[in-house]
Amino acid sequence: MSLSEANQDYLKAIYKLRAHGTVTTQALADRLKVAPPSATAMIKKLAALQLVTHTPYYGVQLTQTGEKIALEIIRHHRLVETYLTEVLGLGWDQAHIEAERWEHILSEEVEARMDAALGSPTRDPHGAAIPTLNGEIAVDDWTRLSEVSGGENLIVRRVSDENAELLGHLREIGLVPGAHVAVQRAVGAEGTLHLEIEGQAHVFGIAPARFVYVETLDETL
Amino acid sequence: MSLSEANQDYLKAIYKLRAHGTVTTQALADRLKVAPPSATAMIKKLAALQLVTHTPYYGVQLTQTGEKIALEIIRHHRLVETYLTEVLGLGWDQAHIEAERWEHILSEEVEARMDAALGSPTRDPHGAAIPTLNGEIAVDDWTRLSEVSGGENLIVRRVSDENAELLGHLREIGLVPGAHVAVQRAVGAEGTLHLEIEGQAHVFGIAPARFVYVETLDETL
DNA sequence: CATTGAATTTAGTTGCGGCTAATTTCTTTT
DNA sequence: AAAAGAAATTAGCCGCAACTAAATTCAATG
Repeated sequence: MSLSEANQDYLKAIYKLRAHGTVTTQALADRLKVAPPSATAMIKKLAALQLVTHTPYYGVQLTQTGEKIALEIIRHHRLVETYLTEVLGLGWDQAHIEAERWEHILSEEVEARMDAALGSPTRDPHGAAIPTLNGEIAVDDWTRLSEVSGGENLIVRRVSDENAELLGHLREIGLVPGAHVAVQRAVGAEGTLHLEIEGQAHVFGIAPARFVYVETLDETL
Repeated sequence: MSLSEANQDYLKAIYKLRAHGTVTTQALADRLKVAPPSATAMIKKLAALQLVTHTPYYGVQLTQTGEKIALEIIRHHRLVETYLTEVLGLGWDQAHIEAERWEHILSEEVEARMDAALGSPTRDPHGAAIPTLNGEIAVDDWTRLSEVSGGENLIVRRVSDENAELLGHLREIGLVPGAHVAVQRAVGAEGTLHLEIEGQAHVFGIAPARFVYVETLDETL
């Protein structure tokens, strides 16, 4: 029994939205750019397959099986993304778009070959953890750049890959995993962040800063 | 306007069946393993898109546009097949199965990267010509091994890749592009072919021999 | 506590690409 | 030339995954 692409997309979306346990129909519909009734219908199908539990008018939650499948898809996505950038030299944003399609058709065999060719990477190019074959995934406790109150010693650890356009911009200004950042002036009334990226001064919107995760070395000292 | 996978599959099938100009509904249905009415319905859609011309109760034929698209898909298929075997080390049969899925989702960008990584190959691992970006394809005038009346100096040029199981077997016994073959005794009553592959004697069924193309060096002398 | 409003679900439709059963058309045979 | 048989098409249906419009349910507010 194999799942349709739509099924897989929903599971992945639920996984990514599961921050506080339960995912609303609306959030799901928004993320997948479908109308709410479409999400309701799919939720019922996934519930029938025991991949999610659904409490009507409340929300949906992945079962163990559902989460495992979601992690498989995310593993595919991130491995492909890594492969496309590292081996075929695609840009970040391009790689993300491609991976959205590839993740559904990747066989175990090719997955294994790509994994081997890359030396079993644990992070994709944006710094996101790649789940293992067994469905384990590293938990990061990094801070969103938008929530840093100020500090000199930050290292970019991850840039969320949901938005291709944003992704391209971030790469351009050097906001990539490993980059050193210092916040000079925190969020002001205008919603801007004054920061220094590898020595270069930048003014940065608060919105995109929500998708950049940093490790705050100050605190760990 | 982009074509669905089903559309693409039909165009490819029509291209491969177009040997004598026109393709019957039945042949198409058989090849795609669908019922004849399904083929009829799709033919109508493709005709409406001006990708084929349809003469009811007679057959279907690709238009120039249709053929060009078919060749694009075949290019994708053969490039991917080559990439999977040469770069990722997959077996022939496995690569073919994968390529059936990949051909539909390959972007121009990745196509170009794979092509470059392989040095713009003109043949896939089975010896089939890879169409160019412009939709040109080499025409081969090789002979089917099943139609060779006898001869000492044959070189395998191509092994048709339609059947994964057969493909695996052919590779095992060394019947691969470049192999030297000599036919010792042509098709007998039992429908067998006695031949020598790189010095090794083999008895070979007539059926699989239809999918092996050889260059007859005897004649060219 | 009743009402309002937003989120969710139900009801009913659509397009796609399959299917079976029935009909039509062409070809071949008598 | 008529009849039989095979191939193709039409008619009508199904599952999937989307949609809009209408109902329902929950929560929040007066």
